[in-house]
Amino acid sequence: MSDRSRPTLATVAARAAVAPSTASLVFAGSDRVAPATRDRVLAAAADLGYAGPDPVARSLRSRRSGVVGAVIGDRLAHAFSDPVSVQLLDGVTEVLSPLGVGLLLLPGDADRHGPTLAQLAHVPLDAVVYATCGLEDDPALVHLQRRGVPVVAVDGPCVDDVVFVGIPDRRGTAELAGHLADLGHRRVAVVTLPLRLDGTRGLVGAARRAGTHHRTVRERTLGVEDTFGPVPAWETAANAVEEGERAGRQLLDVPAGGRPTAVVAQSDVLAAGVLRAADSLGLRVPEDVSVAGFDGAELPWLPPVRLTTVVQPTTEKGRVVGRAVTDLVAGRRPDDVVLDVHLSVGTTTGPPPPS
Amino acid sequence: MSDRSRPTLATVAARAAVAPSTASLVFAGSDRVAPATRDRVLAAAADLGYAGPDPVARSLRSRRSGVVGAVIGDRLAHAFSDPVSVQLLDGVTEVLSPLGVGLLLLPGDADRHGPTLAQLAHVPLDAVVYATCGLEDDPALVHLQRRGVPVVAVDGPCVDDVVFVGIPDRRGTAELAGHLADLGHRRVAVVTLPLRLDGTRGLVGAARRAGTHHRTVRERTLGVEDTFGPVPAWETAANAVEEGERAGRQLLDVPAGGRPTAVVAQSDVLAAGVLRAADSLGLRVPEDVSVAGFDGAELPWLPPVRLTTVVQPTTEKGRVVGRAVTDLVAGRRPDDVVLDVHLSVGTTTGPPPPS
DNA sequence: TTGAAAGCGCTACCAC
DNA sequence: GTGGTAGCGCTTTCAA
Repeated sequence: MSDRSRPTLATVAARAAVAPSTASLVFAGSDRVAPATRDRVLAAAADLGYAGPDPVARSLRSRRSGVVGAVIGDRLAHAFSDPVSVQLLDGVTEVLSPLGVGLLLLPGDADRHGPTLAQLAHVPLDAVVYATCGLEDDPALVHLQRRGVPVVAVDGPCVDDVVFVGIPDRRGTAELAGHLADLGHRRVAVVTLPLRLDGTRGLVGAARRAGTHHRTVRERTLGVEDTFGPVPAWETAANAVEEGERAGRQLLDVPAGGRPTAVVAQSDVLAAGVLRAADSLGLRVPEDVSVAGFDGAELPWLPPVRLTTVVQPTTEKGRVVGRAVTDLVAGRRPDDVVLDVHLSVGTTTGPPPPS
Repeated sequence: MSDRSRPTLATVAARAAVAPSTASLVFAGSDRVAPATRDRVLAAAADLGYAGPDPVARSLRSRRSGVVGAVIGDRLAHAFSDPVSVQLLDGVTEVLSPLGVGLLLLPGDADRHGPTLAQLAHVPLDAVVYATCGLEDDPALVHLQRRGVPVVAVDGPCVDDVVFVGIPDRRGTAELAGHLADLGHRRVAVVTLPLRLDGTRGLVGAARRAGTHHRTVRERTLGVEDTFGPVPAWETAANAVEEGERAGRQLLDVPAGGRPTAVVAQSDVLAAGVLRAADSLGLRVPEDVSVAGFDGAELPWLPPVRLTTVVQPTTEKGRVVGRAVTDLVAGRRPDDVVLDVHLSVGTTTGPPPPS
């Protein structure tokens, strides 16, 4: 196969006997080109096997690369075991793909949570979405702002010049807490998402709590405390079923007198783990203990149980993010958006056991 | 904030009183620059808030964008509900991220399976990975080859000038079939992955079978038939738990005499669905029916059951793909790779029930 | 409706 | 070690 250098717009233009600028108009889909000329150019392109203008060269002029970064604060295998992250990105791509804009994954790794500068610096980016894990002191964020790359943050971090898209975490959790209180619960425990990404697990003390990196965790804890006052919070090292199970076992494997009558997990995935823990300890849900989650994730392997949870419109959130990105790239500055949530009562919460 | 146009290399060079080429060397990390000069340039950059060379401009010269596309033959929410896809990409990013190369998601949508040309044409790509769903007649593939973008295909499609990374699907399944035969099974049914992405479900007839798009499905079916001869195959519309459950119910909800004594699902996710179906029909596994899968996916919600399955090194496969991409981008042409698989006997297979 | 020319910001090459 | 210079392939005025 002859590996001659690929044809360029200039080659095509020459062959069609038009100026490069005219050929450019043809590929831009301009309607101010005579149909005959257009066909001639297209024919020349076909002859030469020209696949259209080089995206890189085009980007250099147009100042737009068609690439939007998605910061994933962990290894993919971790982050995407959470259906919520996936649904979010699904919503984002649903909006951006038809516009010819692609999502570039910027995962962290086991140690560094968030992309390294090496990952960011060499890649063309029209905008960046902090999809999970918005840290408020991320060095990558500084780099992006300096480069003038607009940023959308999902559920945080809340920083100047970053568009925020989120939900009323606190109000949602408060609603859930109210439901539990109405049922008669008084002894409630919380299983939290990671307060910061350092692999810590266990009961959250005041010092640890003060160092909470994630807005989401903070708000979802406060929502419970708005009703119940200070409650024990057990931190997990990751948003994963195993972690929830581990936490659940710690909280539930105690004599009935000291055991919480309800466990509020800060995600459905964690709640699924707590359900497993209850099961393995021989505790019935909700007769012996109530369990609730957050997200309204579709976990196809969870039925026949229906988890009581706070439903957030995750895919729609992704679409909103997609639209915000579109605006940003077009030079508009979109408003922050706070979407709504609602309580969904399932089969995993009920009155506390008689004491 | 003064929104003056951002500084360029030229600006920085001027301020440091060096030539642009010298400044360029500094940012390239060259060691043939006098330390003093280097510091001067860096200082100038810091003063001006220069975030480093523009990736797009750099790409135009270096003919490298740092972006590798990942073709996902479905919506993200679908494709990534399969942990195998995620693990694969995880392996890919593990290799590429440290090199400053990012993965760009190129999902399809409900109708079009695979990215549209609009998605491909505007985005800079150093290479593309067909991560799932390699169709052999994909128009996008033609576009890429014309553009000179090298392609790596995972488990297919097998096409000229495309590097193939896969596993011995047929041999792996044959080994599994052998295990079942040894246990005494004679009546076996297969639950297949989609033969093509058109939403079809049900028993696979000869015509349908002839139109199989996916190498994987073909091979994994043949592997079973190598031992058992023609067996009933039930096609699912997607690789999802619900689909497996649906298929399982169809195959198992018959009188014991006509019921298969073993069901081989072509993925662990499907097998999990079959297990659910058996459970809901009151069938014990493996006493009443044996169930096996494929992949060796870690499904954290599956225990305490351990699925009998064919384990493939998914993350390693991703790493191999990452290395192949690295080679390709560097102008080398890597060899095709076929990784190994092995049978893992769990608790879901046993002797058939006495007839 | 088409063409000419000027860069986008950078790096590769060659000279010093 | 450093500087000059010529493009990478395209789009975008502006003029014809």
